[in-house]
Amino acid sequence: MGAYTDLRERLIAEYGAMSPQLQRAARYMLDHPDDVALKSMRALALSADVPPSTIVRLMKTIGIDGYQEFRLGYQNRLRDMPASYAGRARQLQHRGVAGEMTMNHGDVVSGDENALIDEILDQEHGNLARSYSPEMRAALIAACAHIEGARRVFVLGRRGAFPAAFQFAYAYRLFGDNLTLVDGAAGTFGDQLRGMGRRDVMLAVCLSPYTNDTLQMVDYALAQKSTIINVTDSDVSPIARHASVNLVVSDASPSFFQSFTAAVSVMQALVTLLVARGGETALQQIAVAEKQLSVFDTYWQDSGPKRNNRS
Amino acid sequence: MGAYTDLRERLIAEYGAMSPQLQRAARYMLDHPDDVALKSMRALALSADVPPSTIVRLMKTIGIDGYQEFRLGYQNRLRDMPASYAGRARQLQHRGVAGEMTMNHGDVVSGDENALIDEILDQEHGNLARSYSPEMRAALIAACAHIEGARRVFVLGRRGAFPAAFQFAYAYRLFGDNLTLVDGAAGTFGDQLRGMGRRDVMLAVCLSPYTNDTLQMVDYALAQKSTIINVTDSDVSPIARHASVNLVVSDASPSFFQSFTAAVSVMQALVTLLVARGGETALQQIAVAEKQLSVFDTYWQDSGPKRNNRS
DNA sequence: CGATAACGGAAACAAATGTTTCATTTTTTA
DNA sequence: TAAAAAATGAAACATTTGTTTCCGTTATCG
Repeated sequence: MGAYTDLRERLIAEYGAMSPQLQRAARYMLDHPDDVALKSMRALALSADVPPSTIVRLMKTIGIDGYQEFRLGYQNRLRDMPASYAGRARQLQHRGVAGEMTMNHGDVVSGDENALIDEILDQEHGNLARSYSPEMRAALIAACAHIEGARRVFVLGRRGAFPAAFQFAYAYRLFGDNLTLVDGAAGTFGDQLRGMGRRDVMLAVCLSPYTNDTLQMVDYALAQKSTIINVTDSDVSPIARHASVNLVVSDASPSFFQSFTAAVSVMQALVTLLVARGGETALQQIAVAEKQLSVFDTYWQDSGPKRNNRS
Repeated sequence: MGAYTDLRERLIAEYGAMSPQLQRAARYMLDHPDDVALKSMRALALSADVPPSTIVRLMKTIGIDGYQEFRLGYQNRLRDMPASYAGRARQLQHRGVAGEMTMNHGDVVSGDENALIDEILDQEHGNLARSYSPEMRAALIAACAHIEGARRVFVLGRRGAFPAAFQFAYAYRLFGDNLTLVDGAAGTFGDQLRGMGRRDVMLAVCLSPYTNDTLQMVDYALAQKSTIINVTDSDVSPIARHASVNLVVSDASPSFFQSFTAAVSVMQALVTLLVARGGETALQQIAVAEKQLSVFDTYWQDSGPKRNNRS
């Protein structure tokens, strides 16, 4: 209930039976959904050239309790999260809370647990959506340009951020040979950063709480006049100040662990973009890498199903 | 004047010189631009956890006359360029392909690139949605039960799957001391698996293409009669055959790298569930871990901005 | 340390918003 | 045509909103 699509359909369904003034209001809303989401009711009435009371009456004729509820549906359309996902999640949630859901294998998912999973899923969708905003797209492209022009690329992520850094390093190495993953194995931080310079790029992943050693290493990179590309959770995170590009990802989560899902996704997207921009050359290099892996017998080969010689 | 980008940059520029509460407000606005556009000032203040007066003060420090003017800039941003929302994205996509979109900092996102990002985002949403199906929820609960009853937990993920495994290991260790991350550093696979037995659980992440060494290690665990929990991409993947629980995640992607986003998300969800089920005990152990980390001075502490004693 | 300036939050305030009421006009129907 | 019903807009209402004021608290410096 309250989903944008539903509200819109109600307006259309009732439209024929409406009085002229109601039609005028309804029509304006159908034609200017953004206005509904952003303006006040009175301002909307003014734009639609009807008195405020008409809008209240319109709400009643389509069976909505108040304008606030109506507007909420329109706002969700503009918001982070696709209303369709949110709406469905809520439904499930309530269904779950009421009783219990019995699942396939006899395992029972309690209402509480189901609600928690819904909330996780909800937040993850939001994290993704927020992390691919228009600003982020521009930033991603800018990041690509820097990486393409780099002599060496250093990737850095500590503690919880390590998976995102590793992810990028792993995929990047399939087509590029100028990457260093700064993991500091056996205390080799200094060694891994040695020789860093003006033409190098450091790609640092650092979400709150910010790890001190990441900050230190970024400072070092900065001192070497390297370019900093920063995956973080805010434009004003301590690390973001001096970066050339900030990739701001969202890490909301119902627990107190932050979620690195969006960070991982964005790192993957970065690789995908790099390959797409790299064109044929990148593809050939990947082919070489794959061939090499098959020489090492890295991956499992499906030998095909054994013939079914049934008795 | 009053353009979104300008407002945002003012917030960032002044951020360093702001008082703690102002920073909190500014940061929330930077991190949640949609809220600025859609909520009332008081509602925004509530979300940002500051009193309303702080927001007025923030307006003054960045040289804006009133909140209304400020919000208008944010609303305009939603008007002409909204939403990661699938339906809307398509429209933009086609508009984008036709010409080019100019973004904030002068970076230009080509139509092709924008379309590719849209596709990535689309697929990632789908990956998440599919990976939290009802069946998966039951499987997640079953996995929790096994892990809770385990003597030791071994986590395994090779190559691209390593981030997901590491992610789980990192978070789990904050409250559990019976986990081994099987990373085989310096060829120590055998050593890490030694002593595995009937009461142990192996949590293996293995998506196509399936790495042979993962399969081998799962075979070994199976021979030791350990319980297998398997994060994979299909109910009939080679590894799924003998597992007690299969967590089937979706890994669709527009490039030929598979996406590990959903796998990472599910691993995080698993931890969240374990903590939720663990109740007070788990929380206390996490508190201990946090205290220990602060002893090591692991995380950056906001020393607070220097007070503004400007001449 | 004490003095001083910056900070922060509660309360007060006027302006606006969403809603209701009511009298007037218009349309329908007998 | 007259009566009843529906539609309409102005005004009144309580609530919420943006903003200001005030005063206790906290940090900084001489």
